Amino acid sequence: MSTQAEKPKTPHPVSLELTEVEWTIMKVVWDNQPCAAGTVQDALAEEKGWAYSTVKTTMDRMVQKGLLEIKKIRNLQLFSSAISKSSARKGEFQKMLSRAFDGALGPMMQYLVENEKLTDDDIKQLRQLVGKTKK
Amino acid sequence: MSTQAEKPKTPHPVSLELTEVEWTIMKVVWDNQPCAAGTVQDALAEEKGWAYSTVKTTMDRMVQKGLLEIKKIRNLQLFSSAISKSSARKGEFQKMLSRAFDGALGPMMQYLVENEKLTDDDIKQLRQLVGKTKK
DNA sequence: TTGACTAAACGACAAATGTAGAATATTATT
DNA sequence: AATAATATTCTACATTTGTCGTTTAGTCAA
Repeated sequence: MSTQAEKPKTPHPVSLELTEVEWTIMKVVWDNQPCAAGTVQDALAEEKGWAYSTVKTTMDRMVQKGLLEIKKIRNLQLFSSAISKSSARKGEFQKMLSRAFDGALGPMMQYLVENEKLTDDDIKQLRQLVGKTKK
Repeated sequence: MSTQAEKPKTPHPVSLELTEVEWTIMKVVWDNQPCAAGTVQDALAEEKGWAYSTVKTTMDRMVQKGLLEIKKIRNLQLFSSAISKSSARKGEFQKMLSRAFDGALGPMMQYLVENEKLTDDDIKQLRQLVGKTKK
């Protein structure tokens, strides 16, 4: 076989799921990639105060899972995301939808309008998105 | 101190979170409460094939967490939900919102309209929901 | 009263998650 | 070359989650 990079442990990620910590780190990576683990730690220092090893361990695990990729430059590991923000969002959204609304958008929207206090602006925006501009 | 029922381990559940299995069980309970563990197991037999002890252990843990309540009748434990479906939904929705959209509804709706294939019916319904707010 | 059944109570266990300390290896600096 | 700074690797550990098997204790019908 030819030279081959390590294959992700997850062959076909049916539906992308990130854990809480993974989300936190992923966001920083999306905004700074390619970046080193230390950079991520620094970026989260204030908000989380995690030890370097905490961040690094988690990021290493994320590489295993195929969520991040590493490009090594000399001694430095530069991490980049291996999944797009929108696919991560899709996974999170779908999980919520299937758990709480049996996968049905209808009830979800119903809930949204009735229970999430939408500001007038939200409503306006929604109307617009949905083409309620129907003059 | 006086006779006191066991207090939930979670004093003030900031934001309700159910695990995957808990959601599965919770749904059955909402539809059949008050009900026995065996009833829940039966209801999920086909779909999940879980052992009685699996269901029971999980339900016991849910009682600990304050998600379920037990009323005992002779030898029987009848379980009921201690949280409403809508608060559970809220928790799930909020978790998704904060993780994937930094808690902002706007981007979420944007995503919804752009990336979740809404059927014409969905759109129509959304319009209606959003339209009937205002005169 | 004695089984045959149910249900409840316990204890277990592997995998995943959240966190981090310590030991090493690299690189950059006096 | 000897140090100080950094990164990387390794190991560890408490919790939570997902799953059960076993043991014990009530219940009921023969």
